[in-house]
Order: sequence, then C-alpha cells, then structure tokens
Amino acid sequence: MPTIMPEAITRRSLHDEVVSRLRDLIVEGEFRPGTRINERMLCERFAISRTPLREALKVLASEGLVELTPNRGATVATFTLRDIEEMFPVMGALEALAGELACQRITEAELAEIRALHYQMVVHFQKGELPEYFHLNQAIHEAMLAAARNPTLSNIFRSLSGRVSPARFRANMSRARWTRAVEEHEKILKALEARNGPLLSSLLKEHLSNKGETVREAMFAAEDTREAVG
Amino acid sequence: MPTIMPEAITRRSLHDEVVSRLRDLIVEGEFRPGTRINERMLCERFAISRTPLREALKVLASEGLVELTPNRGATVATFTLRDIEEMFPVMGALEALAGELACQRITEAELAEIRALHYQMVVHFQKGELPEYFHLNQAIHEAMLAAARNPTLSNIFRSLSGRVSPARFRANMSRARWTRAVEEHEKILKALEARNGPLLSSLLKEHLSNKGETVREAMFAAEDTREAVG
DNA sequence: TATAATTTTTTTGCATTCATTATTCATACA
DNA sequence: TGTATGAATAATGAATGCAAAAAAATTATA
Repeated sequence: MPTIMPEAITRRSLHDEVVSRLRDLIVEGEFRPGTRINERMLCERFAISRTPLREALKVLASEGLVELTPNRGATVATFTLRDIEEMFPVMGALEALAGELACQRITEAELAEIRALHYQMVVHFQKGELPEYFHLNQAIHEAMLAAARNPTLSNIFRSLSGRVSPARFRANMSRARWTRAVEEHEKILKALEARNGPLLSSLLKEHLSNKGETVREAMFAAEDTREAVG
Repeated sequence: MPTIMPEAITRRSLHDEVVSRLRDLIVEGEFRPGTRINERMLCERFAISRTPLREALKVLASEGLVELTPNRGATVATFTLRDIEEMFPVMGALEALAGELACQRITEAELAEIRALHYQMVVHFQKGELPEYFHLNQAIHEAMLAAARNPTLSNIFRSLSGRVSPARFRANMSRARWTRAVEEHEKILKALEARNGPLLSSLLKEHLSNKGETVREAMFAAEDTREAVG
C-alpha cells in the first residue's frame, strides 16, 4: 500500500476510484451478497467503460468481496456460516497482536483519544443508537491498530474486517450481547491503560470470538426470515 | 475460493493464468524487487494482449507484490527493513493460531506426514542443501496450516508468505541460525505430537520471530553488496 | 560544454470492437 | 403438457485503437 504523502497531489486513476466506490456499495449493503454484478449496468451507473470496471472487479475479487466465475461474471461474495467461523478467530489473533504492540507503543495522547471514543460509544449504547455505536466501535479498533504502529497488520485486519462488514452491517444484536460487548470494551480500555499486553491480548481474542458469535446468531436469524446474509 | 468439484473441468481464464505466472516470476526472483514492469515486454513474453496483463497487474498490486503508480506503470514491490519487521510478527500471530487449531484438529495421518517431511528436511540440513531445505520447510508449514482446517487463515498466511518470498528466496542463513531453526522445528514437532496448543503457539511465534531476524540479516548483507532486496 | 527548451518517441489509461461462451426463448417432439 | 433441441439474444473475455501523460532525444542557448 502506498503511503499517503502530505502535499502530494492525489491523482486517482479511474479503476482505483471504481474499486472504492464499488466496495462501498457492497459493504454498505446496496449490493447484497449473492447479487449478480452486471458489467453493462455498472458501466452506465458510473459512466465509464468496461475496462476499468473489470480491473476493479478483479481487485475486489482478490480482496474476497466479489466472486468471479469464468465466463459467468461476478457476484457479490456470499459468506457461509463456516466462513464466518473461520474469519473471527483470525481477526482475534490479529487484534490480539495489535493489542500487545499497542501496549508497548501507545502514547498518552492516543490513549486519551481512545478513552474519549470509548465513553462516547457508551453514551450511544445507553441511548440504544446502534449505527452510531458501530461507528465508534470501529473507530476504537482502528485507533488501537494505529497505536500498534504496524501498517501491514492494520491493512490485513481492515481487509478481513471489510469482508465481514456486509454481514455485520445488517446484524442486529440482542441487548444481552450488546451489554456484554460494552463490558468487554470497558475491560479492554483498562488493560490498555495499564499497558498489560498479555491481558489485553486475551481480552481481545475473547471479544472477537464473541463478535463472531453475534454475527453467527444474526445469520441464523436472517436465514429464518429468508434474508440470507450469505 | 470456489470449491473444486469432482469431474468439473477447470477452465482458467487468461488473466488468472497470467497472475500465477507473473507471481512465480517475482517470487522466484527473475523479476527483482524494484524492477520496472514494462507492459509491452510482458505482453510479448506471454503472447497476450495488454488487457489481461493489466488485469493481472491490478490483482498482484492488491496482493502487495507489485506497486502501481498512476501513469507510471508497475514495479516489483520493494520491501524496506521496516516492512519486514512488520510482517513477521503478523505471520507469527497467524501461525500461532494455526498451531493451536492444528493441535485440536490434526489427524494421525497428517501428523505422520508432517513427521516424514520433518525428518526429510533434517537430512537436507545435514547435507547443507539449502533450496531443498527451504522447500520442505515451506511444505511443513503448509501442512500444519492445512491441519488447522481454516482456509481463510491459510490464504492470508500464504499471501503474506508470498510477499516475503522474494526476499527469503535469496537470503542465505548462517550455519548458527540454520542449526537453531532446525532445533526449533524439532520442538515444534514434539509439541504438535503432544497436542500442546499453548506451547506450540509460543514456539511458532518465537520461530517466526527468528525467521524475521534471519531475513533482516540477509537484507543487511545484500545492501552491503549492492544487491538490495528492496 | 552544460543547461534549458522543444520535439519525438514511448508508455500508460481508457474506450471500443470482435470473438466466444452463457442464457433465454421458441419450436418440435414424445 | 412437459421435456428436449436449436436459434436468438445477451453477457463475458480478450484484442485493438486512440488520447493523454511521461520519458527520451534533439535542438537551441548561455
């Protein structure tokens, strides 16, 4: 990944632009898992030719957000229960590492930032504002990854996280799970403040495992109402 | 990843073929880090047009093997010391997870296979045959990943591993490091046989950390001889 | 001679076109 | 009526063509 330089004029090529736009469409749920992607249709929508679109599709395929079948085109990737069960332990391991590194490297300023995000998140929890909660939740995890000072780790985690987003975005949480998630975040913050790497590490692993369970449940619920996530 | 069905005829599209061929050229060192990739040249070499080639380059860029600069084309990705320092802890965390999962799930047959690979690898070590050693080493790690039964994990690890391969491929090891690596592998095998997840996990983390050190050293050496790895 | 400016060449980015492969629809047949 | 076969249509895969940008080469100038 190219580092973004200050002052540098960011000239994005068309296919690059298409990649992020398409990614958003998928992650934010307009293109649901399983949907067939018609090239002509998207070309008209973005007012571009097929060449950059096809290049973008290849990239998204290698990221795992779309599936390409030879001569049959692209579909938005579908996740089976199995896929979810595979992904969360991996994300757990990655975030556990991030936590350990963050404990060694985090600055007071970064910690203060995370603390602020945390308590703002708690407010949204108390008001029952799920989308806002999600947003801050993600911001906290991002901030911790940033504090780990390992862009490679961040990128891989973000990519995985992006792949589950289409499922998570539409997943409701039971109040019980939600409460528990907030409690876990409380402990995570304390461990980070104490720079207790091993503890933070195991808390994060546990936390991600529970997140996985939440998405699992949501997928079951979705299946019942014929709104399959994947 | 599409499941391979029995009887199904696997038809690879051109760009897909190009992706793996180009990847091999990079990983096996024919295209060294930093080399500019000329589209016309590669088109002639593969006897294809620019379209599938460009699609392949986009994919390899998203895998991190090549770097694309707008209007300036592609170069084989270069790794700084810093990149290496970032990647190995991540690979360590991933393989540690793989080890834990493998302890839970590995079959006797798989274990026997790994054992066989291990002792064959030791033979190559004793004969000082580095390429063969590398090959078996990789096979062992692959087999353990397979035993973890988590294709998502395997894919991510493989992708990362592929990114460092261009560096590792050309890295020599001191006899001391090599001896130590073999000793570590011995312990790893024992832990796997004992299904001792936590032990295996920490051994692998340590092992990967040492691998990182080895590559680091090799990079320094390469820099000295004006043969920069990246 | 060294440097700057300008022209030429090369290379990249994207659109378009052509060929091949799926899919759909209509027809024939049991 | 339901299935099978074949033609028509649409979609994908890859090659070519064209415009813009970058690199190289040439000329002009101090």
